[in-house]
Amino acid sequence: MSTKAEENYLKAIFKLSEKEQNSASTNAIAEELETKASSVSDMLKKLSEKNLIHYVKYQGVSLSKLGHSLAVNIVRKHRLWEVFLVNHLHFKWDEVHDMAEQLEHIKSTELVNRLDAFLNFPIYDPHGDPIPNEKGVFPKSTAIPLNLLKMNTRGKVVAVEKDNPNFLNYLDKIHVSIGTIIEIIEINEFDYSIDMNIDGKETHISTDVAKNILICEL
Amino acid sequence: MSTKAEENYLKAIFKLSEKEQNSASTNAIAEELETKASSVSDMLKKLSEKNLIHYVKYQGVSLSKLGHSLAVNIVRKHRLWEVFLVNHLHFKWDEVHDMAEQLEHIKSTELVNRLDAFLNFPIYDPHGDPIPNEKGVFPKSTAIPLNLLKMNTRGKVVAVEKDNPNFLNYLDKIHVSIGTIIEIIEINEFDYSIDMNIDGKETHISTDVAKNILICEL
DNA sequence: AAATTAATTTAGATAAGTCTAAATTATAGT
DNA sequence: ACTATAATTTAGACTTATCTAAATTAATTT
Repeated sequence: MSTKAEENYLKAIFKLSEKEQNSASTNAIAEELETKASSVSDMLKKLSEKNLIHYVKYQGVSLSKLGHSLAVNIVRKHRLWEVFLVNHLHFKWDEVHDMAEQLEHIKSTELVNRLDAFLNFPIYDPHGDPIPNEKGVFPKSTAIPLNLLKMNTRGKVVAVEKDNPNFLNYLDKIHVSIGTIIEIIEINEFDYSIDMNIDGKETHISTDVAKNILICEL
Repeated sequence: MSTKAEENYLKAIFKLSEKEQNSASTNAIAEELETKASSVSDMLKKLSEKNLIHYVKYQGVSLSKLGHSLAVNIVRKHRLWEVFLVNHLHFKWDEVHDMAEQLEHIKSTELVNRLDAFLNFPIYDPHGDPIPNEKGVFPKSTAIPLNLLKMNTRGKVVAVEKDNPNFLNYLDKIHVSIGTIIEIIEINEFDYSIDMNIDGKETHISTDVAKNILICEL
């Protein structure tokens, strides 16, 4: 049985492994979990003894097959609970993170699978992040960041890559949500900021914001 | 903020205080929580320092106003989640206890209240136990144990007082569930066992079983 | 009321997870 | 290749919650 702390480490390593070259550094994990590097070292030793990670001192870590499947399962639970909170309890997408962080640690395979069925087997959570199925397989997605879309093309928002409340509020303000259709009018060469058409209204955003909005080209 | 362990102690003290003379003994708490009396002593000291209980060494404990309201809130969460699990995820009433034990510790007032609304403000859980409202008030109930019902009277099952899976399975077998109408045919004087009519079928049960079935007389 | 038994508490130990400060190893700059 | 810096690990301490064994207090019996 894995503890809450172990699960949070696995989740952090999973998240960091996606971005980096499939391995995570001690410091990066410490920052992700808002803890100290020394605590991370201790835990890495423990996870390694449990065969959940591949760990060689002084050289980052990667998830073992077992660790990976546990991490994917936590992600699955987190995202399914988020769907429940938003679709059935009517929370806003920027309010659900803390609750989902708690709910993801509830232990019961049957519960997760029944929740999945109750929600009609969703493949994206309210932030547009993909939800792995019971076997841990993520849905295929062809989404790209908004800043890579070319001029005069249209796309549909399928996900956002930050769940920071300020960011989500900003998106609400400019009427961007999952499903919104965006048309690129112009990409400004000097700062790569973007003029675009949202619901017939011309809107201007920075590249930094655009990078965090995932689009399926139409 | 209360920890999971503290919450479990408060819940145990609450449960025992209902039965006994509004206070619980160290040993009783230890048995309820399947732990050792010495551990209980330690925790009582801690809960007392936090003003959650009234505690005088060697003389049982009772909940303070604050402790009581926390305990009631845990009970509320436990029972609401049970309703969700049975009514929406289609678990059987004897399968939900362990999951509810975990879910009851999720911290978010808003979540509980929205869950309550989502479930249509139920006042009994799947075992027929009353669910306190947001203010901690329990619904009034005039239920009595089945063994106190007189001969030739009828009653409706509103609750059962054990959530032991074996017991619940037995009830399923004799077709007793919440809402079942029972008619007492005869009370056998030598062992106080009961002959009764359930759905037109004559059934015989022991007093020990009858004690754990709560009835509203009709 | 004294003695035995039962209940409760204290003392000291243990395990998980964290921390600070010090030591070690790796990396980068010259 | 050597040194300075950055990253990582170790050592030792702390907290929470638990345990066993011993000590203390309360309750019961005679």
